[in-house]
Amino acid sequence: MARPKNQDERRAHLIQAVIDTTASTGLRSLSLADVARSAGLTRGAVLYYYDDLDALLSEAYRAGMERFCDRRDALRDTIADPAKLLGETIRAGLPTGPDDALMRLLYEFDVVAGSSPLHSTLVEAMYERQLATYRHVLERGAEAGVFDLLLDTSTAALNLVALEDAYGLHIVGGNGQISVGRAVEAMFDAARLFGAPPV
Amino acid sequence: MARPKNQDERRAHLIQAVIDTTASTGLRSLSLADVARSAGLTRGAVLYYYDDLDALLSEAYRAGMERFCDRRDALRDTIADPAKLLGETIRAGLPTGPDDALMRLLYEFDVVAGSSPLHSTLVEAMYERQLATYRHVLERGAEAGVFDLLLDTSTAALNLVALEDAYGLHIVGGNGQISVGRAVEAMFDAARLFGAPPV
DNA sequence: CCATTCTTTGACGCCGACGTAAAAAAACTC
DNA sequence: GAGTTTTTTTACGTCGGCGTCAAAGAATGG
Repeated sequence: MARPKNQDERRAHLIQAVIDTTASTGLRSLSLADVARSAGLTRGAVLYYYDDLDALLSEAYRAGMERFCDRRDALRDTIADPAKLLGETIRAGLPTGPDDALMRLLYEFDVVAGSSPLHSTLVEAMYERQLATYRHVLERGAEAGVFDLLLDTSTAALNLVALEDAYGLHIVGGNGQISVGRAVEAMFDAARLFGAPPV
Repeated sequence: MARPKNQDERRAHLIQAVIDTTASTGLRSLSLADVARSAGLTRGAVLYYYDDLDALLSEAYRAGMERFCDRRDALRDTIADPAKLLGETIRAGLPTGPDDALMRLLYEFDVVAGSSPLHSTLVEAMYERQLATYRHVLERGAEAGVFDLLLDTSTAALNLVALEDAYGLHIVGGNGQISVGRAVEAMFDAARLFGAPPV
C-alpha cells in the first residue's frame, strides 16, 4: 500500500536525545531546537511526533522513571540476602556521578514539576515507586529476621527515600562537597541505625 | 543640593518582590516584568538597580539565605537545652507549608543552580551553613552529655541536612503526600536513632 | 514506475523577553 | 521657584523560541 509507520523507534530516539541534551545544557533552558539538533532532525520533525516540548519531556520522564525503577526492582529477583539487597538498592538509587544523564533528567524534572498537573502526577508516581521499593526490601528483611527495625517500616522507607533524593540531587547538581562514596556511606550508616544493616 | 539617594530601601523592596513573585509563578518562568509588576515599577526601574535579572536573583538568594540561617542560628542563644534546641532547629529548617515563600525561593534557586558559577557558590555556602548549624547543635549536646552519638558528628549532620533538604523540597514542591508534621516526625525519629533525641 | 502514505524540511508570522538610551518626573537645597 | 541629582518611564531595536503549513522527499505495495 504505502510507506509503513515506524514511530516507536523514532520516539525512543527522541527520548534519548532529551536525556543527552539535558545532561549537557540542563532542563531549564532546553529548547525544541536543542533536542532536534541532538537527534539530527529539525524542530518540525520533532513536532511531528509530539504536540509540543512538554509532551516530549513528560514522555521522556515517564520512560526514564520506568527504566530506573524497573532496573532497580529487578534486583529483588537476583539477590536473596536482604542485607545485600538493601545495599544494592541504595547504590542503584544514587547517580553514578555528576554526569549520570538519566538521573539528571529525573532530578531536574522533579524540580520543574509543580508547574503542570501532569508533571506533578508523574513525579508523585515516581515517589510512590521509590517508597514501595524500600518498603518492600525492609519488609523482606524483617520477615527473614535479618532486620530488626527500630522504626515503622513506613517511616524508615520515608527517610531512606529522602536521603536518596537529597544525596542524588547534590551529586547531580554538581555539589562537589558530596561524593557518591560519601553518600553511600552516610546512607548505610543511617540504615544501620534504623535497624536494617546493608551490605 | 539635590534629591538624596535611597537605594537600600528600594533594593530590599525589590528583593521582597522577587520572593513574592517566586511564590506565585515559580522561579523557572520568572521574568523581569513579573518582578517589576509585583514591585509596582517598570522593567527599566528594576534595571536601574540591578544589571540584570540574574544579579537581582543572586542578591535575593543571598539575602534570603542569610535571613533564614541567621534566624535559625539565633536559636542557639535562646535555648539552652540541647534536645530542645535540636527540635527547634529541625522545625525552623522546614518550610511552614507549601506557601512558604522564602523557603520556596531558596529551594527553587537550589535547583536552578549549576548554571552559573556564582549560583553554585551561593548554594554551596548555604549548604555549608546548614551543615555547620547541625554540627554545632550536635556537638553541644554531646558535650553536655545529653546526646550519645552513634555516628560521627559530621555524618549525623550530613544526614540531617539531607533529610531537611528532601522534606523541605517535597513540602514546597507541593508533594501532597508529605505534610510538615510528618516530616518533623520522621526527622525526629531519625535523630533519635542517631543518638540525639530532639524535643 | 506509480500511487499512496509516512516523514521531513523550510519559510513565515507571532509573541515575549531583553537591553539601551533619551526624556520626563520627583525630591530635595538654597 | 531654580538648579541639581536621583529615579522612573517610555519607546525603540534585537533576539530566540514557538507553532503552522504547504511543499518536498522517502519508502513501500501493486
